[in-house]
Parts: sequence; structure tokens; C-alpha cells
Amino acid sequence: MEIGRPHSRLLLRLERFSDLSLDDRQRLFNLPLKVANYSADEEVVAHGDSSSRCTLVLSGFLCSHRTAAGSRRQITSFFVPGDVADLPSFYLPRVHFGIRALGPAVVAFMPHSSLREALDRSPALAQAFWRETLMQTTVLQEWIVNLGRRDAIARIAHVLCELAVRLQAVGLAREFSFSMSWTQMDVADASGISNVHANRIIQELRQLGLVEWDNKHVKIRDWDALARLGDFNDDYLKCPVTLREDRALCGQKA
Amino acid sequence: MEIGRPHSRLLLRLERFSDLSLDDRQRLFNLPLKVANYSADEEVVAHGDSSSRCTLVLSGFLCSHRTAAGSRRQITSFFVPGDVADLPSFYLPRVHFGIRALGPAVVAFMPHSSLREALDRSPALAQAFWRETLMQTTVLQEWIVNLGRRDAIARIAHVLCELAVRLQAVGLAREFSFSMSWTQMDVADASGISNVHANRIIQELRQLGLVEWDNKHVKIRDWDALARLGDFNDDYLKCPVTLREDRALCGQKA
DNA sequence: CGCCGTGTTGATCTCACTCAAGTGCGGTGG
DNA sequence: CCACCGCACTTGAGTGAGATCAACACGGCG
Repeated sequence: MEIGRPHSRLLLRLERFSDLSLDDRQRLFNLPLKVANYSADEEVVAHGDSSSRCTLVLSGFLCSHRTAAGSRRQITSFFVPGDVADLPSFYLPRVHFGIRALGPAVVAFMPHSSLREALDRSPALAQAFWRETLMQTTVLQEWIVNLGRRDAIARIAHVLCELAVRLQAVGLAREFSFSMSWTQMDVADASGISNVHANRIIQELRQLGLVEWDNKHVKIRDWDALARLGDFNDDYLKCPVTLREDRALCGQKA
Repeated sequence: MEIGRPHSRLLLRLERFSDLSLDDRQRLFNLPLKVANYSADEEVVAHGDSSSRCTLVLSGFLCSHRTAAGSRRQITSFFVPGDVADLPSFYLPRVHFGIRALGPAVVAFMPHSSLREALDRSPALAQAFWRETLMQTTVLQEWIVNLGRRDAIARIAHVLCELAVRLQAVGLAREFSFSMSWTQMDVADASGISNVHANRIIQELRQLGLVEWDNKHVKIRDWDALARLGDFNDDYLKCPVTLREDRALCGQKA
């Protein structure tokens, strides 16, 4: 997997949904990135910290999480390569959720100061990031529905579907097959269930012939059935019309 | 309650966390707002719509919600006066969640076109809205923890605490006492539990002497105990340092 | 070799769901 | 003015999904 060019990851990410000028691209490429490696379960940003940089995922997975009083950990979202995991830290003084590596991960840090400078000079870039944040709110709301109103098997199916689509979008899954360095415990913590129950549900998914899942590698054998089971519809991850399409639509109308 | 000046509601909201120039304020005041009334349970923005305007709450409550397949409705967030309920519609082509009135509500619509014009001219305004969106992601993550890892009584306690703090921030709750036009069913749908169970839990909260809750009016009798029970900490709703404070801090350091 | 983390299995318990019936209130119409 | 209706709230009984506790298998690693 290509991590030699951290800036491209970011660029590709933003350009999926926003049109950037040459100048804007240049500005992104000029951001000083500092690459760092993390091993499984290592904390990248501690809960409660006030951070001076944003974290771009280059390889592996990060997650945002917190532990409720007297309960176990809850993962509130995960991040795949190309995602910026802690955009809120850019404008909010304190991070209210920890950022942690799910399996080994490679990240790049972008200093707030440089980012601020770039965004001050380019409203289009600021817009692109805002748009990312807005998409993030949609994903978070999906999770709320998932946790609030679906049973365990549907929850896990939904998480798997989201994972597959998001990985596919950045070229890290082919034919619904991808490597995933999560433990079953991570899956449980993302789905709001116990690890024991998660294990049983995963076995059920296997027995139903919906997924193969051995040793950090997942292959979805029956996408349609899994998506139906998880009440999953990928519109919310895809449909953001790019500015390009916006313009195309306008052009069509005119 | 003052709803005669829709623009002030918005202005006050943004200025809680962002510094606005006179020009920016003027730009906000120039936004053409269209006021509308909704009765309880009326849909303000339908799920799947592509909207051409944003919705500012002036009075009452809105919520964002969706119904999972084969289950009941889940409320994914609520909005109090001063909140913009569907900011994502500004940059995303489709709304993936319905916006509905919880009890009677008064709203004002802001056309995307005028908003876009204002934001194009003022990066500070765009920033202010982005910041609102970032805060929104924090609130949504809190909900995820709430639904994923807390039992019914803690969930409801947490929702009540959030409600109280957010209403207090806009001057609509005094001494932890506020009117709330939600039904118990709405509370259940926000907490991811059944209406029957919500009823029993609310009774328990009453019996514990934590809240009075008759006929659309809630009074929190023991804030500390309720917050403890709901594992609630209001930092995430308050702590965004305003740009003003940012500067003060910088000044202090220098 | 022994240890630890991950996955697996079994037994028991409990919180919350469903179904069902009943109360009380506010509004509507005769 | 009263009868009725509908909605929100309330209560009870039975059920079930998922939690907890505990033990064990397996593989990688120091």
C-alpha cells in the first residue's frame, strides 16, 4: 500500500467531493507533514488533550473512543487512510474523545498553524474541510441509528458494510475483500455489545455464509444479503455531489 | 419568549463561540429569513429531500430522526432555539435524516443562495458555521457513547442533562427548570429504548427525587445526582474557547 | 517453556422488549 | 352540558436478547 506520498492521500480524499484549483493543491502539498507509526491499541491523541495538530491517517485504522462510567469502551467512529481523524481539534480547544490505533497504523500530523494559514488563503480549501466535517456528521448519525435501534447482528453487519464501502472508496478493498486489523473486541466496542456476544454473532455471520473472516482478513461473500441484514444503504457515503457535478447539473439546466 | 427577531437568535448563537465583525453581523441581518410554524410531529424536512434552504430554530424543538428497518424511530439529535438543524444540506445534496418538530415549533428558513453569498464574502462567518458543525460532531459522539454503553436510566438522565445545559445556554431554562414539549415517546426514541420502558424509567427518576416532570414541564431537583447518574459532564457543550478567549490566551502567553 | 492476548464455549441471570389492558385528560360534536 | 373519542401515560405478565462470569484452546513472543 502506498504511503510514500502522504500529501496525495489527503488530496485524493478532498478531491472526491470538492474541486480544487492548482493553487489549492500546491497549498496542500506545502503542508509540513510529520509521519509517525503506532502499534495496535496505542493512543494517538489522549482524551482531554488540547492539540496543536491534526492527524491524517496514511495506513491502517484509527478510531475515536471513550469509556462510559462503569462500563466498557465505546468506539464512536473509525478512520481509514485519507481521513483526518481529529478535525474538531482544529477549532475546539479540547478533544473530548481519545484517538487510538486499531491495529498498527501510520499517520501524518499537520500543524494547526500551517493548516490555518492554508485555509485562510483559500476559502475553497476551508469549504472542502467543512464538507468533510458535514459528511462526518451524517456518518455519526448513522451510527446512532445503528446503536439505538438495531440488534447485534444487524449492527455488526452495518459496521462491516460501512467499512467495506469506505475502504473501497480509497482503493483498499477489492471485491468486498479487505484486511482489517481489528480484534473482535474492537468490533464489539464499535457495536456497543460485549466481546463474547460479538464473537457469537461473527460466527453466525460466517455460518450464514455472509462473510469469511479469518485472522485479520474479511471477505464479504454475499454483499446484498449482508447489506439487507444490516439495513445498510451506501447513499450517505457516496451521494455528496462534487462541486464538479454541481456545476454539471447547473450547466444541464441552463 | 422572544421570537420577534429571528436574526438575533442566529447571531447570538454564533457569537457564543466566534468573534464577528460589524460587517459580518450586518451580513447575517441581511439574510432573508422566512418564518414558519409547525405543529407537533410535523415533518419540516423530509428524509431524502434535496433542500435549498437551511432551517433555524426560533422556538420549540426540532429533531433529526430516521426509522431503522423493522424497528421504531431513532432520534439522532435535537435542536433548540438558535440551532441550525440542517446545516449538512448546505453542502450535501441530500438529507439523510428527516427533520421534525418535537411539539409545536417556530422556525426560520435561510435560502442556501443567500447564505452562500454571505459566506463567500466572509471567511469568518464560514469559520463560525464550520465550528458549529464541529461542535455538532462532538455532541453526536456523546450520543453514540450514550446509546452504546449506558443503561436506560443513565441514557435518559444524560439526555435530560444535555437538554438542560443547552437550554440554559440560550436563556430558556432557569434553575434547571424548563418546559419541554416532548412526549415520553420522543424521549424513548432519543434514548433508543421502548416507550413503555421509558415511562417506567421516568417514574423511577421521579421517585428518586431527581426530577419533577409533569405535563411538558421538567424541573431537575438534584442536578449533581442526575449528572452523576447520567455520566454527564458539560465540558463538551461549553468548553469551545471563543476566538476572543483564544486571543486572550495567546496574549497571556506572549 | 511459560505467558499473554485473542478467540471460543457454556451456564446463568437480568434488563429491557412485546403484548395487552386500563386510566385520565383535553378536545369535539351532538 | 355531557358523551365520546383519541392520545399520552400507566401498569402487569411473559419473553427474549444480550450481559456476566468462568473456563479453556490456540498461537506468537520473550
